[in-house]
Amino acid sequence: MSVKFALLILMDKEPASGYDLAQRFNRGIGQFWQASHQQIYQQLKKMHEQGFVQFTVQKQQGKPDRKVYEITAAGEQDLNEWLAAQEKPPTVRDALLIKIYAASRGDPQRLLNEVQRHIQLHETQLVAHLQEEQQFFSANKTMQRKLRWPYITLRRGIRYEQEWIEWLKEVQICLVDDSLPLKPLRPSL
Amino acid sequence: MSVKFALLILMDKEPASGYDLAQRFNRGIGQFWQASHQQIYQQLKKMHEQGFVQFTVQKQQGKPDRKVYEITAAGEQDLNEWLAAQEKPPTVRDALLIKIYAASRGDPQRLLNEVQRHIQLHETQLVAHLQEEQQFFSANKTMQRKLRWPYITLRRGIRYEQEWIEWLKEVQICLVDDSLPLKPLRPSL
DNA sequence: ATAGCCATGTAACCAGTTACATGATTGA
DNA sequence: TCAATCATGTAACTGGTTACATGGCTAT
Repeated sequence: MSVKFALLILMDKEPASGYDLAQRFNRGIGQFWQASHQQIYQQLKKMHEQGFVQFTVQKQQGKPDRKVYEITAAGEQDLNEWLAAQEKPPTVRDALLIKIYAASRGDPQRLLNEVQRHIQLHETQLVAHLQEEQQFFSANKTMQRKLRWPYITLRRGIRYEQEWIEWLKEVQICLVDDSLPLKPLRPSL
Repeated sequence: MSVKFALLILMDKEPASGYDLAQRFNRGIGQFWQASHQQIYQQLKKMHEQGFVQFTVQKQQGKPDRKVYEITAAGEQDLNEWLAAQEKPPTVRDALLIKIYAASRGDPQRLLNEVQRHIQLHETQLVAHLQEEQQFFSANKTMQRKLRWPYITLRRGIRYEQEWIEWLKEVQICLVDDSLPLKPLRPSL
């Protein structure tokens, strides 16, 4: 559902083709919502049928034509309604957690490898986020207004990765030392 | 896909009816994978057709019959293969993040309300997790072996909620004070 | 009375994934 | 010559949600 509104937000900032929108999904919004180009084209088609977007065809030589989409008045209204609506926290679905939950079954060594692999994946992502963070600060000493909220959501991404790594390292330790005692995160009642 | 394996894990511990399994999904595994009773019944039916589970009917007076499912040898094998397979980190899809990303559009006050509502939701969840944590420690001073991994995954849930609250409070502050300067999470290169 | 628990399911729908398809240009 | 980028899409499938359906027992 939200792909629709993510697209409307992106093209509201600046009219764009499906291809452009797919690119922009990778940076910024891609951190907390991903969409394949197929899904984007499907969604754009649907929104066009429903009158939320319109497009103009730009001819190019040597390359396929671009359909440059922009939001319509109806689209704006729909977007504003969505922005005003309440959201429920997303449902988490994480297969690795199931495997760790059931760690007493199966081969601990294999799970350890998998956990270490995930630590690396999250560390790579963390580094990428931290590099992106620098770009928000590098240009000028004061951040531009319009970059403020994209940056704040990036901070969430950074913390998210850090928290994953911290916990996965704990899991790693527990897999190595089977009998290490754990203290409750909240020590007293 | 993983609902299937979550069900196999649960019934491997102890044979159970669809109803029981739906209950158990709420505690423990429900924290990182949820399934409605409808989905569970559908999945059980499918797995029975494919020979991964079998059931015996228990008649009850006054209540509908229970189908008590247990895992078959084929099911065990399938489960072991899945446990050995690699997983990719789950794709995050969070509509609230999109709204915060686009916070410069729309009404800041309304977004502030929504952010505060989410802080409360996460705080409620955090308290629930912390209460559950106590149950792991209350009974005996040393934790039982079989509860070790379920507890470790609970720790992840606790940290997850804490991290959310921390970040959402930052967002709250930024919504109130539009020009508060933010320091990078990684200060130096 | 009414709500909640016990216990089962089917049908329709929707969002998102995977596979398939085309075709020119540019750089290694 | 091979891979990558630009640029568009369709079709089939799958996992999960929502709506609908039944019906007795128990506690307030």
